[in-house]
Amino acid sequence: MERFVSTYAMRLDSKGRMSIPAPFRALIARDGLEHVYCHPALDLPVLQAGGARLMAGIDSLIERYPPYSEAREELAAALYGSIETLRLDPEGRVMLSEGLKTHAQIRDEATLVGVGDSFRIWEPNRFRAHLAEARAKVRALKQEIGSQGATRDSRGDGA
Amino acid sequence: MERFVSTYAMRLDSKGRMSIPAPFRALIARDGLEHVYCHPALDLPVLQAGGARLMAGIDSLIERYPPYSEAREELAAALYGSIETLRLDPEGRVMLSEGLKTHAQIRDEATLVGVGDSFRIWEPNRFRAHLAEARAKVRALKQEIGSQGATRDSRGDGA
DNA sequence: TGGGATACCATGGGTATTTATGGGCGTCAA
DNA sequence: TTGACGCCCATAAATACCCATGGTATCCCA
Repeated sequence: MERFVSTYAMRLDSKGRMSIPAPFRALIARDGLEHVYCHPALDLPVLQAGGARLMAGIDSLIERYPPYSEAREELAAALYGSIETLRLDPEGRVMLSEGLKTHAQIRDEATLVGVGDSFRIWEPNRFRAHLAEARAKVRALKQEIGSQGATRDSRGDGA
Repeated sequence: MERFVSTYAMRLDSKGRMSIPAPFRALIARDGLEHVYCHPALDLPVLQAGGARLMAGIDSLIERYPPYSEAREELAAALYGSIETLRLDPEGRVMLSEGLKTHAQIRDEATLVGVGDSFRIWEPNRFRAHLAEARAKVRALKQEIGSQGATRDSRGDGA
């Protein structure tokens, strides 16, 4: 396995701890990390988390802007500044800070969604709503793609 | 063999395990995988499963959009998020999650249908219905084609 | 060409391990 | 001292692995 995929429903216990699903942990461990990077998404009430690839992605995002440019400085502050390193306990759990929980409106349940290089942490109800929306868009996209070429790839992906 | 072809009737045992037909397993193994990727189809009560090619198809769909674009993020969540990696046990079986079984309405029997780069997992009755429908469409299409031009291949393949 | 032996496969079930989760206790810092 | 945090242990459920079985197709050799 090499990417974060699938969706998991997790609980936060009375101490605020949340298990990271074993398959996700395996990817983190592959990076040689004992912690998970986590930051609030810029535009949605959701957290983004992951390992080395998440960090690399953030680096490359910032590097799109010229050094010392205002945009770059702001982006760097917004992204690097908001990243927290959540240490994994011996059982593979992390603690979400109050700030992170507030941003995502998470109380005692969370939905973790693999998105390739990282995973997202949602409040379950908000995730459901968001997913319905996203699925509608995928459906539209599929139709669009399907109508483009006549015979090619009739398999589609059936997504 | 390099494509998923043919149709197999499989049973789920009391533990929910289902054998992947040996020819399908051979293709998965050729990818160096010890698991099968599986996700619910977007618009039909059927699962889509496969190996590296299935995953590559999904990747390419996502890569049509610029990194960090909203469309891409949503697509990634909807597609990667719905994928499950089903580990193959030493006997070549997988376990379908409750979510997958629910989507395809599968209880203790399933029909696996090769479709080239991947295979589909149906509840047997639904597959029969779907197949009948598909055949009708093919017949209609043939007739259409046949009436257009010459007489070639009116015999068809009897499918 | 027939018939037995053989290999492969789908299936079944027992058992060991992993996982998610819960709680207790020590430690360090404010 | 009090609270936050890290470690340890406990446990039930889910999972993975091991071995067993019966059926079928294949192969081999007489």
